[in-house]
Amino acid sequence: MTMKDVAEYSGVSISTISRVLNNHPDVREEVRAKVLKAIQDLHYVPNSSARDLVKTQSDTIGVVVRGVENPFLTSVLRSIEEAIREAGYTMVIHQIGTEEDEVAEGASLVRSKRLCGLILLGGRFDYTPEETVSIEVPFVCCTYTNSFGSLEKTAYSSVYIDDYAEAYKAVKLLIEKGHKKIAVLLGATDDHSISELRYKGYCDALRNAGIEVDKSLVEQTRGYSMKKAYNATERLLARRNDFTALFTVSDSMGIAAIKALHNAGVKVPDDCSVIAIDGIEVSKYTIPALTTLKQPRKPMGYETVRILVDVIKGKKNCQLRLKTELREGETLAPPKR
Amino acid sequence: MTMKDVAEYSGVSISTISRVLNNHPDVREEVRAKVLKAIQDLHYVPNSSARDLVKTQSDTIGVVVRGVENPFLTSVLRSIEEAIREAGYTMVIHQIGTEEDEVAEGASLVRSKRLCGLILLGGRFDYTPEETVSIEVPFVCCTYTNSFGSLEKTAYSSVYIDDYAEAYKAVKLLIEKGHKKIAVLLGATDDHSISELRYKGYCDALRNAGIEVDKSLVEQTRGYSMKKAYNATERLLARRNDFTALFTVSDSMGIAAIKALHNAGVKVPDDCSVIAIDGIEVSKYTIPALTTLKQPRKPMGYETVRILVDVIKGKKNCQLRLKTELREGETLAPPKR
DNA sequence: CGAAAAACTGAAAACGTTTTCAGTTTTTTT
DNA sequence: AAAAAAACTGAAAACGTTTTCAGTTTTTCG
Repeated sequence: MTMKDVAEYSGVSISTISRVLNNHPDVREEVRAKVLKAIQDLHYVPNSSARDLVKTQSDTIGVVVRGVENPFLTSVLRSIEEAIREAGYTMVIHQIGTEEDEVAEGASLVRSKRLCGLILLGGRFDYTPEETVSIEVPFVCCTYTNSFGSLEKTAYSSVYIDDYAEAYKAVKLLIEKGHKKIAVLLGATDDHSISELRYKGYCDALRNAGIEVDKSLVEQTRGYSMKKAYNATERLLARRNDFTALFTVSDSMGIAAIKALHNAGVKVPDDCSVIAIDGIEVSKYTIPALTTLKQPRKPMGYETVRILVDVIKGKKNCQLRLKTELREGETLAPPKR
Repeated sequence: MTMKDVAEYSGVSISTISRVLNNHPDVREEVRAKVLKAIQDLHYVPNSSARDLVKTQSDTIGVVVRGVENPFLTSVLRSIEEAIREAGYTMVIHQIGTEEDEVAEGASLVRSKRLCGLILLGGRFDYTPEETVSIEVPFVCCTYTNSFGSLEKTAYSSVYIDDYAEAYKAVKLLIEKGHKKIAVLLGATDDHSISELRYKGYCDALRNAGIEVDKSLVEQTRGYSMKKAYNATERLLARRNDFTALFTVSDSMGIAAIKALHNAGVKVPDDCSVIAIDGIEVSKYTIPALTTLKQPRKPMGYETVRILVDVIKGKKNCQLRLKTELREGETLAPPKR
C-alpha cells in the first residue's frame, strides 16, 4: 500500500497525492477530495521512513532520561510524551544509567534516527557549548541546572527550577518554625549535581540564620532509591538523635526517611519535622502526608516541549526557570526539644 | 556523512561498507578493519530511515500504554524499555486515554513507523483474532487478560497474571485471618476489565467461605487515581463502618484508602486490615507498610519483550501466566470486632 | 600445475517518499 | 479575442541504505 496505489486508484499522479498529503495549495478542491477518499478507502498510511529519508529529518523527538527510577522524573516524562504527541511529533525514549554520557548517547541517537530535536531529562548538566555541538539538532535540558554562570545563554535551552534557592526556601521554612538542629539527606553530590546545589542552599540558609553547618547532620546516598534513603537515615540516627528536623532532596527519600524515623521510634512531626522537594502524588497520601515544595511537573514537561518545538521552528534558545509551590502536609511542626 | 563517504575514505565500495556493517561473512579481515577504522574516524552513524526503507521494516518496537498514571504500569514500562534496548531494538511509546482504541492506534503506528512489533500495555483486552489482524506485525499483550476462554490460543501472545485467582488468593488471606465483613475497592468494571475479574475472585472467595457478598461493601471508582480511591473510601465509610478488612485492586488505591481510613479515625490494621495487588516500591515505606501481592514487574517487562522478539524471529505465539508473591506489610491483622 | 571451489568485491536496482522543473490547462486582463 | 498570468499536474531525480547478480581474485585439491 503505497502512494502509487493511491495514485492509480484515484487516477492522478503520485506527485498530486504527495501534494494533498502535505497540504500544498496547488491542487484543485475536487481532486483533493477524490484523493482523500482514495486514502480513506485504501487505509493508506504514509511510510515515515521514506519521508524522513528524503526530508533528511524526522518528526521524532528523542528523550534521553537519566534516573527513571525516580517517580518525579517519570511523571515529568509522562507530560513530555503527552505534549510531544499533541504537538504532532513522536517520541523515542532512551534511558541511561549513571555511567553513560547523555550528550554522546543523545548525539548518536540523533544521527541514527534523524531526530529533529532532543530532550535531556534528569541528572546534571555541566557541558560547555563546544561539547554539545555534536548533538546537531535543537535540544532542551529539562530539570537540569547549568551551573556555569559564565556560559553563553544562547547556547542552549533549558527548563528548570533554581535548586539552590528552592532548597534555601525549604530549610528557611524549618528555621522559621524554630528548628536549629536540621539534618539533611542528599543524593550523590558530584560537581554541579542537583544534590550539591540543594546542599549549598541548605548550608546558606543555616549560615544566614546564624547556625553553623554540622557535618554529622549531613547524610548522603549513591543514587536516589528509597532503600538507600532508608539506610542513610538509619546511619544518621545511629550517629545523632538530637536533630529536630530533616530536609531531604526528594519526596521519595523523604517518605523512606519518615519510615526509618518511625521504625526508630522517632515521631514525625512531633519529634522531627520533615520537608522535601518534588511534590509527587503519593506523598499526599502517606501518613503523615509529606510537606514538600511541589515542582510544577506538568508545566515542566509541556514547556520543555513548547520551547523545543519553537527552537526547531527557528526561534531563539530560551531558559525558563519555574518556581515550586509549598504543599503543606503534616510533617512540619515546631521543635519540642 | 554517508556510506559513500566511508567508502571513498577507505577505498572500497559502498557494498563492502554495508557488508561490514551487517556482519556479512564475505569480507576479508583486513578490509573489515580498514572500514571499521574509517567509520571510527568519520564518526559515521547509519541512517536508519534509509535502512528501514529498504528493509521495509524497522528495528523499532511500539508500546501502546493505556493508563500511565498507574505507577505499576510505569514500572513495567521501565523494564520493557530496558529489555527492548538490551535486545538491540528501539522503542516508541504511545500513551492513550480511555476513549481511544488500542488496536486501531497500534495498527496505525505500525504502518506509519514500520514497526517490527507491538506491545499493548495496560487496560483490558477483549478483541477477537479478526479484530487484531490490522496490527499486521507480531504483538504481545502485557498485563492484559484475555477473557475469551474460547479464543484460539495461537492467535496472539500475552504475559499476565491470573487476575481472578490472585484476587481470590488475597481475599482468602483475609478470610483466613478471621475476617468476614470484607469491603472491596474497584476501578472501572467494564466487561473483561481487570477490576471485574478481580471482583469475581473476591466474590468467589467469599462465597466459598460461606460468606454472602454484600453490595454495600463494594465501592468503585472511574479510573485508578489515588484521589478517586480516597473519595470512594470516604463514600464507603459513610455507608458502613463495620467492615474489618478492605481489599483494593491496586497498591495506589490501597495507599489512598489507608489514608482515608486513618483520617476517619479507623486504625489500620487494628480496626481494619488492608490488602492490595501490585507491590510497587513505595508501599514498603508507607506507615503502615501495605500488605500486597507483588506482581513480578521486572520479569513481566522482560518476558514480554523476550516473547515478542521470539515471535518476530518466527517462533510461535505464547501465553505466559506469571504468579504474584505475597509481600507482607503491616496492614494485615485478625479482626478485633 | 591446472581446474574447480571458495572467498571476496562492485555495479546497479529497489525501497516510498518529496521536490523541482517543465508542461498543460484555466482564468484574468487588455 | 488574444496574450499574459495563474493554477494545476506529471515525470523524474534524489534521499541512503540493502541486496542481488555477476565478476574477479584467492585458495584448495587432485
